[in-house]
Amino acid sequence: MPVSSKEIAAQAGVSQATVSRVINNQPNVREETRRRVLEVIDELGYVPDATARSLVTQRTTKIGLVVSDIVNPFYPELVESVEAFARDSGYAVLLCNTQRDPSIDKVYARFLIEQRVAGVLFTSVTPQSTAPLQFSQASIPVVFMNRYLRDLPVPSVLTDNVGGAYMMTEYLIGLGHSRIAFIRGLPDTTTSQDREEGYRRCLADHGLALKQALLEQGDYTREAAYEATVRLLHTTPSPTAIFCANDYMAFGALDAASKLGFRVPEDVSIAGFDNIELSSLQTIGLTTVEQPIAEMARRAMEILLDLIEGQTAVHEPWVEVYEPKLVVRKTSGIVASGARRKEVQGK
Amino acid sequence: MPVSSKEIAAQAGVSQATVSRVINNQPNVREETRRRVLEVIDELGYVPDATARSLVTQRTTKIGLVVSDIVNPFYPELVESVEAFARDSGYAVLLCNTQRDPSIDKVYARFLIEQRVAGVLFTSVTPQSTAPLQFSQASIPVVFMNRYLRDLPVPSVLTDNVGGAYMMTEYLIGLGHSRIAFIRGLPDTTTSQDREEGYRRCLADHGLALKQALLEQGDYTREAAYEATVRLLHTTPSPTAIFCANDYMAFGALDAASKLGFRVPEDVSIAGFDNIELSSLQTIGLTTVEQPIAEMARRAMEILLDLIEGQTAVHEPWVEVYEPKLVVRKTSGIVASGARRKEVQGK
DNA sequence: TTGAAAGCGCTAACAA
DNA sequence: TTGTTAGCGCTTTCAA
Repeated sequence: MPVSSKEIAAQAGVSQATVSRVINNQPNVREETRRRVLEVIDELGYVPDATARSLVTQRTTKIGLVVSDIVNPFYPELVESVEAFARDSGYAVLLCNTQRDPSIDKVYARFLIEQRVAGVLFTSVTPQSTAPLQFSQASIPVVFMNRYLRDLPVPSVLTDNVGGAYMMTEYLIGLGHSRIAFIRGLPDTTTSQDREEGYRRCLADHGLALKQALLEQGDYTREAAYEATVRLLHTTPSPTAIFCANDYMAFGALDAASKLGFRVPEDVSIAGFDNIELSSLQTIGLTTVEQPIAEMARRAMEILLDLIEGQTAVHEPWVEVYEPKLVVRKTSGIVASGARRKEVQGK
Repeated sequence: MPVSSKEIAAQAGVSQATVSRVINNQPNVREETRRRVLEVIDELGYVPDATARSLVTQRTTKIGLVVSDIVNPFYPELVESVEAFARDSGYAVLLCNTQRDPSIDKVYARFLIEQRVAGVLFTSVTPQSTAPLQFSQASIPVVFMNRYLRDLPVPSVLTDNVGGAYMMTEYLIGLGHSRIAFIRGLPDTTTSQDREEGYRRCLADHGLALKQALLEQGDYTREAAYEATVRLLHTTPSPTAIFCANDYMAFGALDAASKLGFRVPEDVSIAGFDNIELSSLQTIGLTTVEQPIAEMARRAMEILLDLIEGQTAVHEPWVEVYEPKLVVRKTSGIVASGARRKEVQGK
């Protein structure tokens, strides 16, 4: 049972109000009194109860951070940045990992509202999610980052996903690829949709037909991309390049290519999106589209704190877009002139 | 401003106590009354305030999870497991990422105590940390996992780090290696110390001298291991095998070897510890020592919840040790008979 | 500069 | 089965 401010007051021979003034660094406390109170606080190891404080002030110093899959290395980078900013601003982070399951999403929304969090940062919102609505009903500020909801006026921090994917596709076409596959992320996510859009638009602009057989469904996980890549590399003619909607899936694609005996990039080029830290490993060397993850996370938190502290009632513009950047490494190359190894082996 | 139970009571024509009974699913409420109350709750979108509840019940449903570096892929795996278990048990997780900085540790300890968390799971405790003491003063249950503090009677969930490192070292010796380097993790961490101990003991048991030049200091990060590996590979004679205190550092070692033109495993074998998920990638294929991360995390949470819910006053035994397992992949091999490439190039 | 008193939203006796 | 009452630990008027 921890000591309370009442006991501190008694010990120091002052009122609770004075103790409160001292711990909140308010003026109008005699220096001698302040000293005595601090002494007793130190002696008894008193730590104020945030719970009780919140009840009266009607504000908390917790924010919710909702991510869809903490094991996908994209998220830890983002979490680190959010966390550091939150900590520096005096907020703690309640981490909510939905594991890509909308029902868990609902559980967490309820939980965060019960906790009366000061605000929520959604990094992986889906249209099925009712959470953003629940928060706005509870008048808890919400910011989206990474993904967003079309037509929902929630401040969002994004990358130009269409542009980034276009850039990558154009680069691959420039290398001579014409059979470029695309592995989607979770359907219904704007990141997947927008990146696919960039891919499609670029193919069209270059007079290349979109082949349904080269469009595979993934879910942002390595495993799904592994399976999708196996399917793709078994089609005839198989793609000479595979563009994955995120880096983590590209890792799975690399794995599959390697398992099936395809050399990268000689037999097949593989590209991702995000430029997570591990993509730069020499042994991986993934060609990808970079988004400034840490910077975007920081900015999203900044907006959220503005909203919380009432600097801004309505944040205009709703959407802040960061520019993606093409990062070429060793998983991409020109189309080989000869037949692919697989075909050579097969016949 | 959210609605309160008082308003629900007024609307439903009952007392606040009855509303409380309904939301806590207590018996002794007439079915008809319960229905009416639930109706009003639904209508007004009432969500109880956990802050107020905690104040009177004197217990919260938040636990603190302290990790040292969320970007190290070891931690997300652990976090996922802890989180899932916590959620299923009705607890939310306050994530505290100390970024390997003891001063941040202190900030978080204070914060978690203010929040009156129900318990704390430390995954990366260091002897400098005063946090565990602070929590025990505040009578908040604490469990260690991964690392522990010697002679501090705190329940700890660990791998047999000495044994695991011994196993790996013996395996490398069996391949014919005699110049085996070891890259330490952060000094003062039991994981680093115990793994080094296993390495030393095995060398001694096999009559191999410990060479100081082959002992490098790391800090569990890729970057530090990269630098350490560069130094190691520049010594003469350079090691034929490098054993890193964790997988994440092994990634850095692989990078350095590759940059310096050393082939793995022909010129130098590289091994890690943890068997994080990414180590199994075909392009990495790291030889390592596996610890059952998710299982250990689950167990640690289980112990913590036992402690919180008072099932167990004192948890005996203090330490639960899991068995590590040798995982051989492609970064390790027999010592090449000829000179290493580097030497060939050099002369 | 300080203290007394009220009250944040809830739960838990106890009484009815 | 339900309501009344007190109080969790703090902050915040208001008065002294």
